[in-house]
Amino acid sequence: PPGSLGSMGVSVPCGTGGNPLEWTGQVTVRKKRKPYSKYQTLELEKEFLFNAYVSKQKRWELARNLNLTERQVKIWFQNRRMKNKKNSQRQASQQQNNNNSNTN
Amino acid sequence: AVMILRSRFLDARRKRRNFSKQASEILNEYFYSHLSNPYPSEEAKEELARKCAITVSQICNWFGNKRIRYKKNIGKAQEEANLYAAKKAAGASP
DNA sequence: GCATGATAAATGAC
DNA sequence: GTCATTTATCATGC
Repeated sequence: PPGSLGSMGVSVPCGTGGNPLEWTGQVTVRKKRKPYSKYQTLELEKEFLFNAYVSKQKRWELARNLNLTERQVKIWFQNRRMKNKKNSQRQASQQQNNNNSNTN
Repeated sequence: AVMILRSRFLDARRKRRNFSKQASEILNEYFYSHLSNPYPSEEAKEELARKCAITVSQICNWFGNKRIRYKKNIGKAQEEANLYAAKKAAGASP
């Protein structure tokens, strides 16, 4: 499903103007971050191995079995894909460094 | 047999190193000289990363941590802000 | 013992 | 959907 990705460009949330220290103001009331249990993370990781994109049906099942909301499951997969991408880029950079140091 | 105890290896938190004194100096100078909008552009991030000899991701981590921790210390001592403000003034008007 | 860098949930822009 | 963030938490340095 991730096929179409043209020129990216995402701006920051709350790009306020030049007012001094306006960025320090709280934008919204946000839910406190709550780390998931070992079991919850493990089950999510197992499903992520099969497919990085979870269907609505599977998302509903995971939410029910892990006592999470569907929104939490959705966001977990989004963050997990970003983590995957970041790790891939890190490995690619390291590979590049190895090649350069060998040829030089 | 998944994520086989990632708490042992493959976690950069395990091998965290403090940045060099020069890098911290560069980052703090930028932060306090852009205090009204401490959100460096992608280009600025890459230049900072080059000058500090660290990755762009580490630049993002540093500014993220710096912003939230600065916000939490507003109203408290915050002598670090005065330090870099004075340094900036000294360089601007000789 | 906190300071600090990196990661894990959660939000918002687009 | 991606992705730059905010925030709490983690793991380490000293």
